[in-house]
Order: sequence, then C-alpha cells, then structure tokens
Amino acid sequence: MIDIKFLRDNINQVEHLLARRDYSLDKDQFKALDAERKSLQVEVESLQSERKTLSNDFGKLKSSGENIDDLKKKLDFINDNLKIKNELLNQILESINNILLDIPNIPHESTPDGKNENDNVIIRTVGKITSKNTVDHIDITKKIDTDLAAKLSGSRFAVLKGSLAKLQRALISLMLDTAQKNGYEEYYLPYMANRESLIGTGNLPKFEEDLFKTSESLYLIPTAEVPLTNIYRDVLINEDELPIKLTAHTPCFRSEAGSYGRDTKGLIRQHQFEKIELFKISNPNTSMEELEGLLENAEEILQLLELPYQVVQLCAGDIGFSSCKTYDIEVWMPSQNKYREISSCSNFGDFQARRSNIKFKSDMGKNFVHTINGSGLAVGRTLIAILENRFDGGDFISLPKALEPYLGSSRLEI
RNA sequence: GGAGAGUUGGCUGAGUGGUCGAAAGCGCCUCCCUGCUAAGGAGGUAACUGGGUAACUGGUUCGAGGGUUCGAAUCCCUCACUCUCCGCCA
Repeated sequence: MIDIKFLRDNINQVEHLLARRDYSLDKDQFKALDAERKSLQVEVESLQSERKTLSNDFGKLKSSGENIDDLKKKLDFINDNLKIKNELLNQILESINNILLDIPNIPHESTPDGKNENDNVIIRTVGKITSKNTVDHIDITKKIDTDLAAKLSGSRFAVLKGSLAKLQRALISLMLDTAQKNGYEEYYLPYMANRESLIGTGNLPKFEEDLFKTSESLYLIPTAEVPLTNIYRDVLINEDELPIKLTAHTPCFRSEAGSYGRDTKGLIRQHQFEKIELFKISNPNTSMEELEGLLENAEEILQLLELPYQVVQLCAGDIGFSSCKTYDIEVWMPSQNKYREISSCSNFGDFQARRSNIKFKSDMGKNFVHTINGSGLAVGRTLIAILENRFDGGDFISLPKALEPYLGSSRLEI
C-alpha cells in the first residue's frame, strides 16, 4: 500500500513512477475525492466537537434540574446533520481506500525500464549446460502420473510414485536444511489463511481469481509468503531483532486462472505444488543487501544440485504487484532448450508492511519494516530439472552428491 | 457438536452511563542521590488521524459491525477470535 501522504504531496511524481510499470493512475479522480474528503472531514469533526461540548452541558443542566428542551433540540439537529455527512464521508473514504489498495508498488530505482519479460536483464549465468537430453520429464518416467491425478482431482494435478515421491521429500529436506544453515528459522504453518492475511501480502482484493477459497471463507495459501508475512501483522519489532529470517515448506495452491493452455504438460504449472520459502523482515536501510543475500541463499541450492541456471532481473513492467525489485532464478530445462523460472526473489519495500502494519522501534521512532522473500526453491520444478539434466536414456539417473545422504544412494531408479 | 468465560495502552490488569483515553503495576525515558554496580527518590510515557507555515488545535480508537441514548469501554443485538470443561477424533 502506498503512503497516502506521499501520494498527496507527490502525485505527479508517483504517476510517472507507476507509468514505468504500465499502471495509469487516475490523478483527477484521486484529487477530487481527496478534496471532498477534506472539506467533509473538517465539517464532521467540528460537528462532533460541538456535540461533545453540548452533551457535557446537558449532563450538568439535567443534574441541576434545569430545562433541557432547547438544548435537546439543538443536539437533535446536530445529530441529524452529522448522520448525513458521516455517511457521505465514509463512502468517500472507502472509495479512496479502494483506489489505494489497487495501486501496485512503485518500482525501485534499480529496477530497469521495460514492458514485459522480453526486457528483463540477465545478471549472471552459472554452471555448465552438459545435458544433451531432449526428452520431456513426463516422458522420462512413468512415476509422474497426471492421468491418475486427473481421476482423483482433475487437470493440473500430479501423483508422484515411489522413488520420485521420495526424491521430492529429499529435496524438501535439503532445502530446509540449507536454509537453516544460512540462519533461517524453520516454521510449520497453516495452509489456509483468512482474508485479512491475503490483503496484507497484496494478493487480495485484486487477485481473488488466482486463489482457491473454501466454504469456510478461508483461502488456500498460494505461497508460504502469506502466513510468514502475517506472523508479524500488527507487531512492533525491536530494531535489534532485525533482520528476522524465517523459512517454511508448504504446499502452494493456485487456481491458475488465465493460464489455460500454458504449460499443460507435466509438473511445470500445477494447482498444487511444494515450495520452500525464504523470508526476511529487514531494516529499510539494509533491505537491498538482504535481498542480494536471500538471492544467494536460493542460488546455493542450485549449486548444490549441480544445475545450470541464470539470474534475471525483472524490468519494471514485469515485477509483481507488491514488489519493488525482483530477481528470478531460471534453471536450465533441456527438453525445452531454455531456462525456466524456479525462484522469484523480491524486495517489497514497505508495501506489505504498510498493508500488514509491521513496524520496528528505533531511536528514529516507529517505522515500517521492509519485507523480502523468495523461493528456495520450487520443489516440483527442481525435481524436473534434475530428471531432465541427468537423464541419459537409462532406467536410473545419477544423483548430485548433496542428495546422496537424503536418499542413501548415488543413483535413483526412475 | 454441547456448556461456560473472556477480548481494555509496549505488557499485566482495574474500570458497569457524563468528571474515562482510561486506576495500579511492569517496562521505557529524563532528572536527583550514590566510589562503580545494585538499590532508592522525583517526574514523564498510548496509537492513528484532520486542519494550520507555525505556535497550536480538533477528531477517532477499550475485538469488529450495528442499535439504544443528548451522551457508551460501560446497556442491547449480530459476528469474529481466544480460553476452560464435556463429547467426538488423526
């Protein structure tokens, strides 16, 4: 959520900054509403003040037995007037709030210009591409069964069998252990969240169609970012506790509305997938360094798994709604002959902190924190990458050294 | 599913119609005392927000939303959440 004061005082600047991400701010509408708000609010508050004074008099007069009829008439008049004005004011405040909730984060100055993913900037490429495999992961093994999943649930689900289910579990353990080694505290979290939590992270009200909603009005989490961030909703943190570093493994649920026809084969785009999330709450002064650190922590997993990848910085037109700066990590997918997203690491600045009311206390008073998070990593896509990069036509794949302790073997039957 | 209790400031917790933004304690801040530390003493200390260049000044907030009333932390209704006991259950 944008700071309304900043918006009021710098509306032209904000308009230009948001244009970088192709958001057009309706300045005139906001200005008109805010002007109306101002005059109504002054009026309402002076009426309230008057009522308060007169009501006090009322009590005194009554207790001394004096006539109160005139005073009551006056108060009735004020109350009638107040009721009308108040309703109007509330309507306007709600309109303003809806506008604010709809405004995406302002891209950081270090986020490059650009319209879409074609304008993203490759930061670095790591690891050698050695695989000559052209077979898609779904054709490499019968142990990823989407037909069976369709029977159980529908499209965009998958069943993992035997050694692949175990490989997934091993990957989860490796990722969590690595996160812990890097100072993140592991959390186990609810997989459903209430509306307020989703507003806090920026998923609602704008992206309701991307979420699964239960009959109890709870939402299935689209990422552990939601519960992790909301742990600190309405919390005042001491400065010396920062940075806070948390991690969690959760399934993620996404309706994938609007992605019909994209990545329909295999594990790439599912309604349910496993992910390890890395999450930080940071002092605003150091949040950009914290983002770089978190990115490195996510990259470390790919290095441990000996998978070739590249780091891409998203341009202003491609960053997510709540983000001000984002790096994507893309892993090499041999069958597609290209790099595919496997992690997205973002600094949200104070955007989520403002929505979620997360502040820290320091000599400078109370201020909003910055939130940073990223996948470390998306498990399903990691599993695919291992399969495809290591498949050599046989019934087994060799395993990277880092996985051997988790699977008790140097190879895996597929 | 049944029965009951509760939700007040950074924290604990008092407050049942006006003098309550709210006792007391803890914590925190300033000062005093004192070789140092500890202890002791005095005072201060909620958040959000509007108007104003400012001095200053107004409003809102006692879980949320409605209602009663001239006036609500306090009375009534609805909802959410927490806790206890019983039942059921991984």
